Amino acid sequence: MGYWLFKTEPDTFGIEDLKHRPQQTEPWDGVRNYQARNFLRDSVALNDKVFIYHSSCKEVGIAGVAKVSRAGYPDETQFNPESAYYDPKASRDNPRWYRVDVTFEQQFARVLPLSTIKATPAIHEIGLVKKGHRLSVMPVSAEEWQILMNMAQGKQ
DNA sequence: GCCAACGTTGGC
DNA sequence: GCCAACGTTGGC
Repeated sequence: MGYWLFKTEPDTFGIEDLKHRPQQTEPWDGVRNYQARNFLRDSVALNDKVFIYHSSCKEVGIAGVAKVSRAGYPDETQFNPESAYYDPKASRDNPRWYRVDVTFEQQFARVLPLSTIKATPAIHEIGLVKKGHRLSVMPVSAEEWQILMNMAQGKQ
């Protein structure tokens, strides 16, 4: 099974919003970065686990967990001229952007802060802390996943 | 709001 | 293909 971290701005869409969606499920769309797109299209698989990370907000950090309920398929918003994510260079024959569906699994009692993650030596290799920290979709190793889950659930 | 660290664009 | 200019991200 694969592990991932997806970034989102909770003022727009956060773990609370996901929890209250019908079926607690939502397409993860609007990703417009090629490296992140490649992950969504090629690597993120059904039933993979996803950390939901809140950025650009009061409590920056990992807010909870979702799972992938549908693997990569074309992001509908690229075809919609009304959408903020519209891409005139994309076509249905040749889609440029992809999305997956995610389903809510759990919200942590407290957001696991970025500052705590940064202060954890075992986690120094994670993309959040290293180069590429601007990626909105990034892989997490099984070890990192376990460490972060334990920290988030207070089982240090 | 600042600004560093990227990513993208476009002229050549 | 280079690289300067520009745009975006995201922590603080």
